[in-house]
Amino acid sequence: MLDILGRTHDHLSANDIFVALHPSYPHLGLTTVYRTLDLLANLDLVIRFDFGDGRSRFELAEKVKGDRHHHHLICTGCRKIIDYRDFHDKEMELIEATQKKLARRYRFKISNHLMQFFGLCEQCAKRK
Amino acid sequence: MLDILGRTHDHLSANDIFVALHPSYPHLGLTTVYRTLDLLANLDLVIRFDFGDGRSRFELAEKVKGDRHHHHLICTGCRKIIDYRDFHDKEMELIEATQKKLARRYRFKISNHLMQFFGLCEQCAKRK
DNA sequence: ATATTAATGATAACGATAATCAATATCGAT
DNA sequence: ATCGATATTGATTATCGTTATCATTAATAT
Ligand SMILES: [Mn+2]
Ligand SMILES: [Mn+2]
Ligand SMILES: [Zn+2]
Ligand SMILES: [Zn+2]
Repeated sequence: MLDILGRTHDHLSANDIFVALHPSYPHLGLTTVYRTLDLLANLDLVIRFDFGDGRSRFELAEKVKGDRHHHHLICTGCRKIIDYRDFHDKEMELIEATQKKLARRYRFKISNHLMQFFGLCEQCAKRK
Repeated sequence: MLDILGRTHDHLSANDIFVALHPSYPHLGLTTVYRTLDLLANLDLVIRFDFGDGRSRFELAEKVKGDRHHHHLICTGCRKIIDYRDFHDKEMELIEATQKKLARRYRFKISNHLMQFFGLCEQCAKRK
């Protein structure tokens, strides 16, 4: 499962993973996929995302993948998702500053953040 | 419906709204609540949020409410949600700069963004 | 007033996820 | 290796938010 998630750049659903695993593990049940995904998410080895299409999407955690942090750009027309890593220089440090400030002000122990931009990709914008 | 959403600071689910409306509109159906919510969301009069509890949550759009823009701080322990408006000075301008940059680079027509921080509130952090 | 069209809501269907539980695998001690 | 205890698995069922259907009712136009 970590392997599957490690090889792709896609954002797979539980069922996607089930299907991807099926050839190699024909007896694996969907229940176990859900269970394991929960487990891995609690261990912060995978991240669960919601992009608004009614199912959870999973990504291997950046530290596991050895990947740089990224945020998401989501087309509300065709549901295409773009990972972007080329942050504005100040983006990361600002997020950290904000995080620190919020932690202090609201006495929150912040573990992660989510930042996504919604809009229309070029094709969807044209088509409209 | 806009009225209900305008009076509260909570993040109501479709059913919450249905229940809130029931005394005044006893014959109103849940279907119509869903339908109208969809409608209002498409008109950008209300915003649909997902805080990870399996149901959509709604807020009156800031421009309708005459409210300042805010982001969310979410306790993953007790699901408490804090609206925060006291941004780091540069937070908003950074988001706008990022938005502009992304729009250009990926030819996206960005309509809105979502930024949330997840963590544990003071009580939940203690209890753990 | 009457015909046409749009809005409503009760009900059923859907789909993702969670709960159940019997079957199977794993482990520890002998 | 053998036996019993414990943990893991997956087929099946249940749950629950949301959506689709469709007959009924309300608006609107002629
Ligand atoms: Mn991604
Ligand atoms: Mn809010
Ligand atoms: Zn698109
Ligand atoms: Zn809490």
